[in-house]
Amino acid sequence: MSTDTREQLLDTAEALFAERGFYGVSIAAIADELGLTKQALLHHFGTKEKLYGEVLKRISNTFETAQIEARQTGDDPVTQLKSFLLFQLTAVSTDQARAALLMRELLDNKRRADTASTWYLKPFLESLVEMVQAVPAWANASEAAALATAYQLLGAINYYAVSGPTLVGIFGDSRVGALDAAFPGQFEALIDAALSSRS
Amino acid sequence: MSTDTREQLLDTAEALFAERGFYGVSIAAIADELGLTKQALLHHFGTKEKLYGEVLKRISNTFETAQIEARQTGDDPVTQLKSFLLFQLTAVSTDQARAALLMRELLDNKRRADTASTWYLKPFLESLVEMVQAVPAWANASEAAALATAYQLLGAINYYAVSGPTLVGIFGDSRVGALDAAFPGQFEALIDAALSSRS
DNA sequence: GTTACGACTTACCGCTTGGTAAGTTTTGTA
DNA sequence: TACAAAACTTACCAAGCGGTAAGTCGTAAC
Repeated sequence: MSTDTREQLLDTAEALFAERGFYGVSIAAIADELGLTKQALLHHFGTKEKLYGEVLKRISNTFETAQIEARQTGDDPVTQLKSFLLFQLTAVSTDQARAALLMRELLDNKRRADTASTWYLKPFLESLVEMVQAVPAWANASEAAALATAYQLLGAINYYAVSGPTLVGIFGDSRVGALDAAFPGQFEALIDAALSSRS
Repeated sequence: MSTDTREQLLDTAEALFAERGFYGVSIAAIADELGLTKQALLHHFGTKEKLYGEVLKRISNTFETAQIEARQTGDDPVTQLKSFLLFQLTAVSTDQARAALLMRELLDNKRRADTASTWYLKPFLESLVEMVQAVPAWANASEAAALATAYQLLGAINYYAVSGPTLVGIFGDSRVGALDAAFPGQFEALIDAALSSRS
């Protein structure tokens, strides 16, 4: 079926872009993975840039969906925010490739002309700020302060997700295993600490 | 002078690698920036990989130097750790290109064959763990727990440093200005909170 | 004053890249 | 069964890539 091939191409492209970056992957390599020629890929997406854009768009869609779901629970703001951040942690640990791809995009998008797909983070971040400000202790905090804290927590998650292989290289499998085990607990403590302490 | 050209090539390479990544920059582009041919560059460094390796080595050296200096102050462990992390924050904010390059290396090095230059972060991280464990409240914490927290704080810094241009695109200059102003204060609060709360 | 060496250039090579053009095969539809 | 559109392929291209080979040029040593 046609959409099947398209989706498969997007899957493959996402994985390879995450692993090697935009310039590190040729469209021929992506098509090859599915036993196709690069012209088959170009038939579906036109150019390499457009393919990349569609990969980003797809990610952005799943992002928004997940967040909308998270905010529909009736929990109190603190619980809601905590469970959302911890969900982000597991999501990002489960799909490290996706985290890597988004990190690469963060590094690259200042150069990319296509600004439309670039700000996939916008609704995500704005929603996150609202969630922080919904916490009673933060009710009258400035947007900047709330965003700073939210962003610090987000950074803790994403930097970690992206560092896996390097950390294994440095500390070895067993010590990283211990780190993986300790991380969520420490992160939860960090969230609590961050939410209760306003400077 | 000859070493001058070498150093200039390293400067240019560092800037371009940070901006576009290893595969996004050709050696011709680097040499061109100084009005040289790519063969002049190859004369000095042999291959593109070796040039990249020397860029990393140079960064790694300045890293170690800064850390050794930080630990030579006679301050108490908490102050020492706090001032070191805050120094990292300003360093990384000042030289965002360097932060970007290191983030790229974090993403790419699992693929790179040359393992020698790969673990430039090792002494840095090990020293950081020692600094955490020197804090009285953390004296008998596991290495994993100390590393997790240290790494979370490091992530908060680096993710932020790398997000600058994207955040401006999302929120605009003025709101990012407010964020920049709020960030260090919030980060200091986060350090305090993290150090005082062990899970 | 020749020799030697470092710093560079011009010329070239084989290979890969993203993309175009022009076909062929498959598939769904009337 | 005819036909159009979608899903591909083969053939090709100009440009760019990292790297080699073979020199030129200026300068410092003896």
